[in-house]
Amino acid sequence: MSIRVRFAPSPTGFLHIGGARTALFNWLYARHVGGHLILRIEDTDTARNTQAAVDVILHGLRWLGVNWDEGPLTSDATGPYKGDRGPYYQSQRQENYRLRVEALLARDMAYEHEGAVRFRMPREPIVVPDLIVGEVRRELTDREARDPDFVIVRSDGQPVFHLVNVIDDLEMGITHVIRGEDHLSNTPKHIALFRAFGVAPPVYAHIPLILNPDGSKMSKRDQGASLSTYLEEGYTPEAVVNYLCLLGWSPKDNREILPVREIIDRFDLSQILRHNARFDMAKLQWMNAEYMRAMNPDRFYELCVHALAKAGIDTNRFPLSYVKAALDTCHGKLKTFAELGGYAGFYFTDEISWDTEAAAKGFTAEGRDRLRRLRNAFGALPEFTALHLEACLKNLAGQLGVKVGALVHPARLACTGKTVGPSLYHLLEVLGRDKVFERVDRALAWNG
RNA sequence: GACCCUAUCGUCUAGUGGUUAGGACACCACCCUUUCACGGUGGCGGCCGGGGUUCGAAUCCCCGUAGGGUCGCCA
Repeated sequence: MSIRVRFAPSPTGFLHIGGARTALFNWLYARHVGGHLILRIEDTDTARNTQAAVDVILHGLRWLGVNWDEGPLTSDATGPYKGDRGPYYQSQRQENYRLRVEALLARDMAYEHEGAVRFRMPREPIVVPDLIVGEVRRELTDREARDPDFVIVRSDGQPVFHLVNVIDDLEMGITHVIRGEDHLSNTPKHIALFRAFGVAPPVYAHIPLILNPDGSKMSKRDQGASLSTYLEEGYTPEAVVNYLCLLGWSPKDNREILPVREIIDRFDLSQILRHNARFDMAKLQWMNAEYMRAMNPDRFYELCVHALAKAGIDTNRFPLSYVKAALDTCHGKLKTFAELGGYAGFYFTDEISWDTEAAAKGFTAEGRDRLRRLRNAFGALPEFTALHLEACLKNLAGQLGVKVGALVHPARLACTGKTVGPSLYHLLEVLGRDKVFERVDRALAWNG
């Protein structure tokens, strides 16, 4: 029988990074075993469900490359879907739930109480066999010992999570439930429900959670908790996927950068660690830089243009060859695309401005004297190319008996307004003689 | 409060009775270098505590402690 796993998010308006990893692990497992990934939207809480909230999920998963074999194609609950076990929105499956509850009621496995329907929970402890955690025997808590039964249909007629989750898993033929460990304590309820419906429960695999850097629970408002953060701040999906995979799973061969194809080959549920992991933004950034560096120039260029547009810089105002040459000097220098605007913005502006403090430091009388000499030397150059510019600058430094840095720093500041940036010689060549001289002249005329 | 899970450098991890406890990120120093990065070399830094079992425990058991989760007419 084919393995069927599912990701069943509730549309809350954002996709938690932990949820993204759960989706990813489900996907990895499905692809590893050649099974199916089902996407099901748990939109039973009608109050906070909107199409926009579903779009956040669909968009996030697609960005990561987590594709599903069955599930909705759009954020419209009544819209098209693929798969023969639909609909895949719980709001469209109410009749199934009603029928199932009636069956439980008829067999006295559930009963009405104050308008709600309660399930008769077995009084004996239930053992949860878990692929990751092992066998978990859960005793009743003191509160449950007083009243083990639980509500499966609210008095307003709405079925609750435990019920619909189980019914859908059952009817969709889910064989493996891979979900966050926060569900582990609730699993006995689900197992009892499966048994009440006369079927064997699926195989469970509860994956550990992602915590904040300080070890506290990562909730909505915490820094980096939302997948959209990475999407918006210029991370590449490959890096995010790679990083997420290394939280709770390891290739065990000391490698960090692994193409997803290889992760699929080597991934298995039984090797997932049992303890929670803390989110380390610094490592993600490092990994993202690795992916950016290794990226082919065309894709780098494309993502750069997108990032610049988001930063309010319209590259269409400039010749294509100029934009490409400019961005080429940035390749391999950035950790995220979000840094690009600040790093390369000087290429795409007519008027650069200097920070007063930086200018006061760089454009001293001595600095300006050197800049003037550099301008003259550059002016005599037959070709305004990186090669010539470098030779020229170094030659002048030799004549003046100063370190090359003494010329490089004021020149960089004059032409870019920054103290850090791409290779000076290359950026000068890209900027071109006219712009360089114009900016140097303005710098020479600078007075606090 | 009860129940469940977990515990190796600051962080992510390798390790399944005998290792100088390995790697990566971060951090520090030096080298390279036009800045910043990259790269290179080196360094700092860990088995939560206490009892067992064993010739021998990071590894197995128990007890603490700490962190996380759950106990809803939320999902």
